[in-house]
This record gives sequence, structure tokens and C-alpha cells, in this order.
Amino acid sequence: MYSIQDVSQKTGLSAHTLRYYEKEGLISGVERTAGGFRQYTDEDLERLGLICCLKNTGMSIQEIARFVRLTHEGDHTLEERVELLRAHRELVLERMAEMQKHLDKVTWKLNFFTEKLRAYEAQKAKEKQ
Amino acid sequence: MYSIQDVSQKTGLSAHTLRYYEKEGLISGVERTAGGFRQYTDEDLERLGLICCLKNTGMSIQEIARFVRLTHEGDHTLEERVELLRAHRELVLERMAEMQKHLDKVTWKLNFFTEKLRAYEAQKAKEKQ
DNA sequence: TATTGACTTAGAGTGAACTTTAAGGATTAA
DNA sequence: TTAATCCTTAAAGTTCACTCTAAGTCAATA
Repeated sequence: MYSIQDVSQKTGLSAHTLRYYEKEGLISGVERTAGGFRQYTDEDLERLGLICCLKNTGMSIQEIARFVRLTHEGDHTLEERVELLRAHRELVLERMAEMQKHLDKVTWKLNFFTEKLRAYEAQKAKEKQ
Repeated sequence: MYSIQDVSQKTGLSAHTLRYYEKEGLISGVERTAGGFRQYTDEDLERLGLICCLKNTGMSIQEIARFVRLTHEGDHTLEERVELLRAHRELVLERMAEMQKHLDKVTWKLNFFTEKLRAYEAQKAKEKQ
């Protein structure tokens, strides 16, 4: 069992953010102590793991909340969840390919400037003689 | 020579955004007609191309503006520019690797759910008999 | 000449995902 | 017991990169 502070450290999310995520429906059913303190289980941590992966691959809070809602509705939403993840995966792959294309141009420009720099330095060295 | 509208179409940036970029120092020295209308050259378009690549790989407007400023300062900033691009490239590569790791987990989860769905459907089919 | 498109400055609005503040009270661990 | 941690609600603030509006003027094209 982990306190909100423990989970904050483990996930890198602030306690504020963890409560915020709970309010937004990203993580639900977190147990409480008799006094009302949150107690996260290992399973909660795992669920948070997936949530972070979805978030870090660019899924919006709203969509993650939708995914989580579906999960709670049971097995009859399996198809929808599979579809949601599949679509997300496709989107991420497309974005990464785009990113790579843009990065290639940056790399090209970098090489161009590196070459130009070499020439410039050579010129400077020559002038110094 | 292209009007702001032409460039908007070619780049996918709105005319508003093009003026905004100019104000923020991302693109400068755009020629004007006698009447003050912007006239973009092919070279401007190329510069915009690089700007979009930097933007699309996650560089902030501020940093792009810095890069552009350095460019205007001449060859003695070549080293700094090379360094800037190199650092940016590294960052993007790291982010993409991270992204890939997160996506792998999503893919794993997707496969898991797909399998679960198959089992669920099989079960439903059996019950129907 | 009429219509459409462009110009300016300056400021307000938008959406996403937090982040912070405030205020007051309860709980927990050493 | 006492210091540290946690709870709540509700709302305001932040950052980024736009996006839009206003108001008035000027230019270009058919």
C-alpha cells in the first residue's frame, strides 16, 4: 500500500496531479484508510503505468477517461477498447513517421551548417597565418 | 513572388500565424510591394520550411526565434547554430525513443485485450449454441 | 469603380493540462 | 503529543501557440 506521496515519487506525477486525474476519471476506486487517506495498491500503480503510457504517447485526458470508463463497464466493451487502442497506435505511428521526416530535414541542415563551419574555420586559420 | 494567402496555402499556416511568426522574429526581411503588401520569395518559403520542421519536432517559438537571430548575425554564429541544432536533434531522438517505449507498452496491452476479446467472443458463441 | 484582400496595433479569447492558493479540518507516524 | 501529511471544495493562475476581433486605412484586381 502506498501513500499519495509514495505514488507521486514512483510516477513522477505530483500529488495534486494524482488527485486531479482521479477527479477527471483517469484512476478510480482507489482505497482509503479509515481516516480517508488514499492507499494505492500495486494494481493501481499498474493502471497508472498504462495511463502514463497513453498520456506520453499524446492521448488526451478526455480520451483516457473514456478508455477507463469502458474498462469499468466490463467485457462487453472489449471490442471498443481494442479499437480505441488500435486507432491510437496507428496515430502515434503516423506521428512518429512524420516526426522522423521533419527530423531528417533538421539533420540535413545540421550537416550543411557543420560543413559551412568547417570551411569558415579553415578560412579563419588561413587569415591568421 | 507569393502573397500571404499563397504562402498560407503552401505551408498550411494561416495568414494570421504568418504575421504572428514575423512579429515573433521567426521570419524576417520579407519584401513588400510599393503598397506594403508582403511578397514572399522562394527563399522565404525555404526558410519557412526549416522553421516548420523545427516547430514540428517540438522546438519552441522562442528557441526558433533565437536560431533565426543567430542566422542573421552571420558566420561567426555558425558554431552556436550547429550546437543548437545538434542539441535539438539529440533531444528529439531521445523523445522518440521514449515514445517508442511507451508505445510498446500500449501495443502489449492491445495484444492482451485482443486475446481477451477472442476468448470472450468464443465464450459468447458457445453460450449461444 | 466596386469588391476583395491586405495592412496596422493592441488586446482579448481559446484549449489543454496542469499548478497553485486558500481555508479549515482530520489523520498518521515517530 | 507533535510534527508532518492528508483531506476537501472551489476557483484562480500559468504556459504555449495560436486565433480572433476591432477599427480604420490602403492596395490590387476585374
